[in-house]
Amino acid sequence: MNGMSMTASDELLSVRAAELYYEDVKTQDEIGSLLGITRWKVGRLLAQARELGIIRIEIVHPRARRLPLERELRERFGLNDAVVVPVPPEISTLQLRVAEAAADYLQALRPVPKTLGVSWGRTLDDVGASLPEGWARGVDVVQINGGVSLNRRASTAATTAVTIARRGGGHATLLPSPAILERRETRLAIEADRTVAGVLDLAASASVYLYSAGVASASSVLVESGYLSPDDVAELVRKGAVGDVVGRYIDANGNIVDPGLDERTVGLGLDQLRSATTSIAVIAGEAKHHVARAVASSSLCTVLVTDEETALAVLEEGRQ
Amino acid sequence: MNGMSMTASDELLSVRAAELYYEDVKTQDEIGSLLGITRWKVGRLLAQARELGIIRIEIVHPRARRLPLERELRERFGLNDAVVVPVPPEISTLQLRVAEAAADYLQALRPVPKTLGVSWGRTLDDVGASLPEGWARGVDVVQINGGVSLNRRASTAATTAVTIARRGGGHATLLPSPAILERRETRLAIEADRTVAGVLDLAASASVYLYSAGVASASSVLVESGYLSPDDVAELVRKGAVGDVVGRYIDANGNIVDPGLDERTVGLGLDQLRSATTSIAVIAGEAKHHVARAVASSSLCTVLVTDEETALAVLEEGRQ
DNA sequence: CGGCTTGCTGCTCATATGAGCAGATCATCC
DNA sequence: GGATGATCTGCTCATATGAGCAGCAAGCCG
Repeated sequence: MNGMSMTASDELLSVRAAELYYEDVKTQDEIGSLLGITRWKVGRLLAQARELGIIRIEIVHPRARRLPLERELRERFGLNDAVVVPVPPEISTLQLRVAEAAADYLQALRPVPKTLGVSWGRTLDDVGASLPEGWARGVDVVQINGGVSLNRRASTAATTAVTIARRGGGHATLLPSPAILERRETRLAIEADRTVAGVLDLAASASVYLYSAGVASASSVLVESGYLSPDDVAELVRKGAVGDVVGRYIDANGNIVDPGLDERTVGLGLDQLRSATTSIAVIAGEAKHHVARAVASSSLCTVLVTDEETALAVLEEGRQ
Repeated sequence: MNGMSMTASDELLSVRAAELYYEDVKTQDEIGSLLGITRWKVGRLLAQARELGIIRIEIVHPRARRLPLERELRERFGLNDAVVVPVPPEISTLQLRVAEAAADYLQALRPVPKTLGVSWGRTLDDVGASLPEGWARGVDVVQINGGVSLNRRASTAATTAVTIARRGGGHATLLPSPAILERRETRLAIEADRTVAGVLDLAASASVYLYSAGVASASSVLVESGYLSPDDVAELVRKGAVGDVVGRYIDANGNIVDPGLDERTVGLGLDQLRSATTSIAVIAGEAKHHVARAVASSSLCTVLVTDEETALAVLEEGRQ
């Protein structure tokens, strides 16, 4: 008889034992007397009830994490760390919850980074907003992807880096360049310019990167910002894109899908993210399940901050 | 400082401690080392996390019960016993789950009844169907409310008592009478008849009764069976009826709402239910919250078998 | 500023539970 | 029917945790 199975009467006994133990708070000895079995058998029944999921223990709190999923992500993808938060009852607060978790992680990060490279986007905005004043003492922040927008998003891109730097008692260095240029030559020229070159050098020297990923759809901030049209993105999806990381579109294996577009994109390269000591990816929500997995499985990050359902989706794809 | 409150940092500490204890299965000593506090403080944080509901422990199984709600029902209403089952994910199986729980209770009942009085209706049908062959050895069953229907329901009414008796190794005694008669005189005459009088005497002598309650609406089996019209029931509701017990309509306080109708109703009286040694009411579902409370609070039963949400509703009304 | 009250902490000792083991039981195979 | 292997059980001893207490700390009031 397989140890994982139990007879129907044992199963009902384990339900009763679990009720008496957790709801009536009786000792295993007392339960044994009530049910007519030994306290050792009670212990075994409780252990099996936990294994079979008859006993469900959940940590219910806005700041709760899901440690078993974190461990599984670390082990499956070789991550240095993972932070997984439960999905809140109010789904609209999911991004904020994950941003808060990322902010918590950043504050606790040791050693404290001297220079922090950050991307821009809605998620990073939320992370910045979630960091308290004085979260660090003297952390400089540098932008790692082009952020001067063709419309109003520019002020937000700058705001993210500035907020994180100011609250961390450091300086912000912005990347004064569009995210994507129309011609490769223009990109080469602007990256050669002393002002931009200096920022890119600083970005490359950061020991910690903090970024999110974009969805491969018309709702991407790159479309909203005017760098790409919805048709552009549809073509990228056709080529296998699942999302973008610091403005660079990747497929499910973490590879660039359109080298020509990549050549016109300003900012830190994916190789540099991959070779970083610490790169923290903050990626949550159903729309980002595919790109989350691409990032985790292709060494684009050493730390993944996400929500429980995204974690399960990422791990599930691995099982198939 | 009130012992029930904790500082924000203590609250976060208790979340972390709970995660490490229940998810990573670390000892309180290990957790103390990890968090930089003593194992005694870890213990206090865990205790407070349980008290505040940060730690939620649930027994998830078709046969699970809710012991704290059972205790609260017993204490609030002076019941000898209460059985509360969780609401299943598939709400359509609620009645069946509650019926199974009632069947479990009946099988475990000690002393085993010599004669069991039963009502008829959909819920009692389910209880009968949930009892296994040989659930008892020699329990006679007697019908306690009129059951010969003016339409096809009659076969079902008889079936309930017959099934319970046969599976319990005993005899079924049916009440060969309509549930409600058109005239009081006719009711008196039929109850005086030797055949019916004998059954009513037997019903009165039963030591255990098992019954459900009907809703005060057009979906009542008494309407379906043709004894009452929807207008009749609407009038009863206007008079304060919240439901019926063995065909007798009661208000929120457990009192008969229409004495005239009651005089024409055949079967065990409410006074006899109240004076019974053991009367088991099986009442579940949102439509029956009000009549469940009326039954529990007016000594119409000594045992209530119900679902978690009905239990909460019954207890909630008491708090208002 | 001192005294008093309330609340928190770390500790000792008792209690509860788990790990590992030896023996019993059960099922399968020949 | 007997032998063998797998599984289960109750137990001993070690470990984990809780109850209650003494002392410390914090807050409040005169």
